[in-house]
Amino acid sequence: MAYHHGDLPAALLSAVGMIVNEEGIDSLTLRGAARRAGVSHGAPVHHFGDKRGLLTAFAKQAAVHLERCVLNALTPVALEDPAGRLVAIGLGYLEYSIIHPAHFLVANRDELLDTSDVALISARQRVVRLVNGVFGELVALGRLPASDREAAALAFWTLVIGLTAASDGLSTEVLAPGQRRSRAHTALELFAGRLTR
Amino acid sequence: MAYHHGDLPAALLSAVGMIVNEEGIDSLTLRGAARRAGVSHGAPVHHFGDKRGLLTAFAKQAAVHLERCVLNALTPVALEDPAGRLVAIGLGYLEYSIIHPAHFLVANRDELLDTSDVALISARQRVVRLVNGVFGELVALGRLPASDREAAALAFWTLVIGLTAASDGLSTEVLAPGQRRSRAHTALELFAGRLTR
DNA sequence: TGTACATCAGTGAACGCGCGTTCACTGATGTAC
DNA sequence: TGTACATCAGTGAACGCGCGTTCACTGATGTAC
Repeated sequence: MAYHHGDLPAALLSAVGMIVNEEGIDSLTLRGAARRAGVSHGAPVHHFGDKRGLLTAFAKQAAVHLERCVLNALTPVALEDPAGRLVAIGLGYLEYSIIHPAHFLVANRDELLDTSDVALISARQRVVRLVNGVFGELVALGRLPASDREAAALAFWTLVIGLTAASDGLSTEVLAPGQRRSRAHTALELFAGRLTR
Repeated sequence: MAYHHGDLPAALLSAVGMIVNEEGIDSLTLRGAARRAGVSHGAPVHHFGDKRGLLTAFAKQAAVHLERCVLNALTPVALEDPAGRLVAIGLGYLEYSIIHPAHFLVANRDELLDTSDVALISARQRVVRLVNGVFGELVALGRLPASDREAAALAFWTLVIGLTAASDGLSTEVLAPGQRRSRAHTALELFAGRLTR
């Protein structure tokens, strides 16, 4: 192998993902990630500073993935169908957790990240704005009283998180991704229907 | 302080709870628990063998707490009201997670426990049987087709886990316990009503 | 095109740290007689 | 009631371990002239 790696940052981030998936987030070490990327354990410091920096970069990827998943789900849904857009957001979030399980885990562990990192903050805000926007559409179209907006958003996230966490919770109820998607679809449509009645 | 502690096992288990609550489960160490209990770091081995043993004992407590919460919630509900009993189970589970957050966290981390411990297994089975029993009542009363039983149980746990995890998920939506209880009540009644129609 | 040199990227030895665990020990307690 | 002794519960020093981080270094690359 050449002395210079080629794209060590990408290799390290990919190593993080593999390790989290295979051994769990608690087994993730900076040395392990370097080992996996085929590089000495001192190398990561040149790109990420320290362990927190590496994980923060990983969480930035997570925010981008989440945004892409939500946008993908939202694309085919008409603006005039805000309930459908709500369902799409929920399914996009679920899809993100299914496709990028390691990113999902790391991004939800703020205590491991540098939450003051401006790039991370802005990456996350993009998603928040996207979701807030849809609730705004609901209100603007008169389908949701402005006073219910906050409560509705909370209820919405409870449902989405439940659908997402279902296979992480009690070890007895692991569902295949297909089952999770269809179940989530049903539940979200029910919710969105009631919410925007 | 006397040479003998008095009730070191209880003190250590209580120390585990405090540490998990205050510093998080990842900061929990055997040495830290011993320190907290005011005892040298070698002492725990006499009662729990090793770290896994201590956490397994803590998870046994968790199962007992969960069972008590579910039973408490179930007590005032008539046997002839299986939908109400379902709601009660969900609220009991939520109550357990609110009252015993550290136990809730530890008990859901099987990788830290000795899952082959027979006392732990049997403590957990009591709760499982309790819940299965209520779904059995629903079927027996003709309120739920036997063929839907498994799917209904899965849907039920998705909802309960969602309601429970809501404040652990995205850091932006922390709810007061009171809000969580009332929201869970509403959602569970909606669910139980639809399920047993 | 060649050369000098600054910069960048990775190496590998070394550091201190807190951890889980082991072990010989000792103080306290309980029990047999 | 005393005494001997086994057992139990806790001590504290020591162990090896992998970790994150630092540091002087060196090989590779790019750029100025």
